[in-house]
Amino acid sequence: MASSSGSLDTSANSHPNFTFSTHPFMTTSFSELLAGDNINNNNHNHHPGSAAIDKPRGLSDRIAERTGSGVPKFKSIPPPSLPLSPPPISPSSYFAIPAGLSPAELLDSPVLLNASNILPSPTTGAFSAQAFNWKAASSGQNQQNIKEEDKNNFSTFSFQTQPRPPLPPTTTFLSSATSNQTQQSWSFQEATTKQDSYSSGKSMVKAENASMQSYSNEIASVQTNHNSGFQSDYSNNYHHPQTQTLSRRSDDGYNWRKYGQKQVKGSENPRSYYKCTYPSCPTKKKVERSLDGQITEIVYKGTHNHPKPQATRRNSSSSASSLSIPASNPAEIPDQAFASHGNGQMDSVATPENSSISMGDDDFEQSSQKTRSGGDEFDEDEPDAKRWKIEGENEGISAPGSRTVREPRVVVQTTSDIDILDDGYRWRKYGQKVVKGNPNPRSYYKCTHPGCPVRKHVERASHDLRAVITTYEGKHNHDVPAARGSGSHSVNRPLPNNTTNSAPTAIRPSAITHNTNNSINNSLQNFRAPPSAPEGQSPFTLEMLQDPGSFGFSGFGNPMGSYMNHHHQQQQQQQQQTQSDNGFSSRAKEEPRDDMFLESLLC
DNA sequence: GGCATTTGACCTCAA
DNA sequence: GTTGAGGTCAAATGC
Repeated sequence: MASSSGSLDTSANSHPNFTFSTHPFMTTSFSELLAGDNINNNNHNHHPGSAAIDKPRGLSDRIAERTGSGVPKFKSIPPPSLPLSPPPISPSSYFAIPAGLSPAELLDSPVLLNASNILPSPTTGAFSAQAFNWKAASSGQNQQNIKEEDKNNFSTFSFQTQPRPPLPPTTTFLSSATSNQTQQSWSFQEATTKQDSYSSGKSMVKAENASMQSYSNEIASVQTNHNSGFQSDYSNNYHHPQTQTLSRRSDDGYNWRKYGQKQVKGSENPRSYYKCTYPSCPTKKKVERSLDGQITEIVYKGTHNHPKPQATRRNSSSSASSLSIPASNPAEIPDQAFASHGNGQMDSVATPENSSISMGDDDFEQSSQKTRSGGDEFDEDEPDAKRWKIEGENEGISAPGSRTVREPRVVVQTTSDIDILDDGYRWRKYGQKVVKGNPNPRSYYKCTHPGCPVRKHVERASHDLRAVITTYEGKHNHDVPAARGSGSHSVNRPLPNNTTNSAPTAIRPSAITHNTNNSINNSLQNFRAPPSAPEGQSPFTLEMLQDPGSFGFSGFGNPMGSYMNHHHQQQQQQQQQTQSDNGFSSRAKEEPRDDMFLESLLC
């Protein structure tokens, strides 16, 4: 049962925030993509029966064929605008796109063959590895810096296999955003059946499927929620009847046992309760699913007191390695990308929760582990601070009967060393406070849109300065504003209300834990879609470009954009310069003043 | 037979 | 003290 014989999930786990979502829009399955690209690239496993095997065509061709459009649509999840630090090093360093070529074309181009390989096989998770390698190779002297940076950028990857009916395999790349929307990860949700068949070469054991599906479902669901209207038009075009239940092996690499289910008042979605099956491990989680099986909320409580169980799903991991994770540079691989959960264990199994939810879970738990018990309540400026409590964060395992704050509902997302993800909205910092248990100040932001009640607060995890926990509250009552210096960011922005707490399918405020090397403020300021990325030219949306969490793929859409937000050191040293160099708007420059002022008042 | 899930009942706690 | 909701238990059930 929980045996995961290795497959997709593994890979999924390997890349925490890299997600794949299947979408009718892109009807090319990832497997097919791999097949085709791999063929070009020569040695990657193809499913024997894969038609793609006979189609060594380019990605765009295939997509075009299936979609009628010539370009892959990378859609990022909304509001992503949490700032991702601009790459200190021109993205082009890693990903140079010859003039006249669109990223899409590059996908088919031999130039990108590696990139194609990098496309993480949902089953292998080789993606990041490759990318890392790739990156590492780019600059030896920067490796160290990059290393940190990789963590930030790559860890945001996660694979999301979404349970779907046996539909024709479809693939969608989603650059999910973060934020209320929380997720800034690329999503690639592929039909599970397809994945299964590819990953194992034969149909998987039902239990396994269930496991995988549930796993993906979790992530996908959460992500879906976050992206709600946004992502929905891609990945939710068809519903996936919930036929799977969360299996023992979850996305996060831990084993869970369901011990209860309850219909929560005020919600039509049943809530399931899970316990970590590891002996004496107090960790629990509750998962709320919508009627259609989509996970709408996952809340973790407690901290695992053990390393992740040896993943049987490592299959994929092995596959990943076959996709050439530079053995020589294991250090270059963001440990978080491989779900190193604080225990130093390089685990290729990422948590789904990590993904946007997955790695997060571990990190999150670790954060909680740090015991931010008690803590000053930020009452004046943050009357709702209590409501923002992240379940499990402060309370650890609550005693039976204990209650957890339900509103706003929080989903923890951990991305790796990236800066705070920019959700696309504009925020004004109105406060900052050091809460007990965490020496790192928690920044409080309000959406600057008139009348918009949305707030968020961000703080670095006490256990890891690179980890940032962002919690959103409220629902934007407006669309995502166009990025400054950019004319039409909102085009692909999430529809308003994605952060809604009330709507059943609405995106809920979420806490995002990302790793960042930069200060929170910097994070918020850094990531901006490069003005130079013309929407019309690129098949990639600006969101994608803005998606700080979108590790490598974002680079596809944005030659000079956020492909990799590297050089974190340089960034620290030359942040302003960097922003300028990358064409990022200087919105950041405006907010600091507020910050200074407010901070002076609050601190 | 073992393990996981389901589900009704019970417990705990806050309003 | 009562009530209601969330959380947990544990027997029943299924795989």
